[in-house]
Amino acid sequence: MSGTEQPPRGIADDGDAFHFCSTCAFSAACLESGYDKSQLRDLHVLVEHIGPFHEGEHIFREGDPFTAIAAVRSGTVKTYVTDHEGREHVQGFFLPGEVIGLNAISQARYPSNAVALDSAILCRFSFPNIAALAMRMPGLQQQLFKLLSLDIGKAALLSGNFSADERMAAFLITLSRRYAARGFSPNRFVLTMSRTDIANYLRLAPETVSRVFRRFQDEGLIHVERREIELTDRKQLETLSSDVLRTA
Amino acid sequence: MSGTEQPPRGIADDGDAFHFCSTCAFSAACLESGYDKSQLRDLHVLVEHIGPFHEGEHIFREGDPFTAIAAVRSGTVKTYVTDHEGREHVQGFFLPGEVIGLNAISQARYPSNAVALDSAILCRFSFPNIAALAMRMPGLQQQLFKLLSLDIGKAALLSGNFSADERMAAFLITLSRRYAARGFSPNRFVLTMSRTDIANYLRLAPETVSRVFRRFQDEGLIHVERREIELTDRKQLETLSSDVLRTA
DNA sequence: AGCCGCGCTTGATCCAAGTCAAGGCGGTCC
DNA sequence: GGACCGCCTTGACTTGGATCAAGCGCGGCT
Repeated sequence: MSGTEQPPRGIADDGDAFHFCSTCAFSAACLESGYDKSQLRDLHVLVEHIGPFHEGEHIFREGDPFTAIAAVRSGTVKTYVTDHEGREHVQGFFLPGEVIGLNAISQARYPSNAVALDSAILCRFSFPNIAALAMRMPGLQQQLFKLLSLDIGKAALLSGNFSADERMAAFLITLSRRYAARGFSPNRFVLTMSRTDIANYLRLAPETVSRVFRRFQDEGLIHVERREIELTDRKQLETLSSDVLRTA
Repeated sequence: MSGTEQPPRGIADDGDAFHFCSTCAFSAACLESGYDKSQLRDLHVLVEHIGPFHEGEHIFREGDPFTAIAAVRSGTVKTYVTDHEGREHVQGFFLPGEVIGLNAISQARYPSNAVALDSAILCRFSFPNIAALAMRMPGLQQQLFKLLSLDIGKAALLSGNFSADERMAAFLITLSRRYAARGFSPNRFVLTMSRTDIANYLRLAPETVSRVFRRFQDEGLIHVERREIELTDRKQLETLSSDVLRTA
């Protein structure tokens, strides 16, 4: 990770790795596996808190050698690639609790860039170490398989043949669910990404994003003001997105 | 898997699981891990050859409980979902050596349908068993992580914002590379799927697929006749697809 | 052989979303 | 405070690909 400009912070400032890492996707898996003192010591070596990265700062870049996956602890991270005409293709937005870098395993290099959209703190897990640990903790291995499998499904979502309205509704509903899962309000939240980012994620022009927002608002589905959004007709949005989200 | 109408065949008709399973993606991983007699016995329990499925026959259906992943041994498998307007969304085509079912792990159900496009034989791996075995064979665990990670990348490919030409070129080039990797001719092969399947995979109308084929042929990039295709200007196709395939 | 039917091709028209162009609205920095 | 700058919105026009509508041709079946 090229984020090494920022010295790691907060490591071992607490006796319990799980306590100060409550947002990490692995905590539950480790806990339910049952762990002994020696395993706990492994986790201290394993987990490194990095950041804060501030807006626009990169966590890793395309082509960097893959060493670690990372769970977002706070803030938002965007992953993207740029094609040789300079068009940016946004691959995903990652909220607290979500894990980046899983698609780097197969090539041992990060296939995309990861950048902070706001002030972001992450938990970094050395992949060789966590894989080794998974050899001894079935629950952790299972959790890793699940996370990887989940990402396959996520990527498949937006590859379907859907209209701008369907994709936008699906985008809002998944954001809502993901915030809700972390204890935030499902119906009022802040869009931490620009319209252009949303457009590049949904394969739309920024103008189209703007127009869909406006139409959704005129139809009473949402209320947007700058980057604050409220979902005012969740049912309708769910309906619109049902084909896109079939699985979720 | 609902393919249990077909009795498993070919199991244990040979003393060496790797020998009669040479197309399976796991053989190499197992071999390089080094294995002893007891592990070999596990593999006999683990691997089940199923099929042949004939054209149109389903290997599993959406919602079936997830029990196993499967490597295609011969033939072609298509995975797809159907939305509530009856539109079919093709998620992927799987050639010999490729593994289906990986996206089912996270929900413990298959999220899509898998159907044979021609006569197909598969190797079925009980997932609980192979995961358990992976706990003892680091190379196998690594191979599973790689396969999963690879699929994340694959799914991301076609989710980008690309033209019909770019997507078609990318489709042909990846098919070519995958056949080449299995020792088949990279420049002449048979499209085992219908134009409609290709269209549903590339998010195009069947008419558009037909027209792009024609234009590519007129421009000397390919020669198509029914389902036989020859890539006559690989360089040009590679160029067209370079943005789509950036990673591969 | 001759008929049928499906998958494919081809042409004509349409439309959703993209592109181009012109402001507006904050926020920031002098 | 005012001018600049980036992000967003809005409107007018264009376009790539979808849709609609015939035909075509091979393969299977009687």
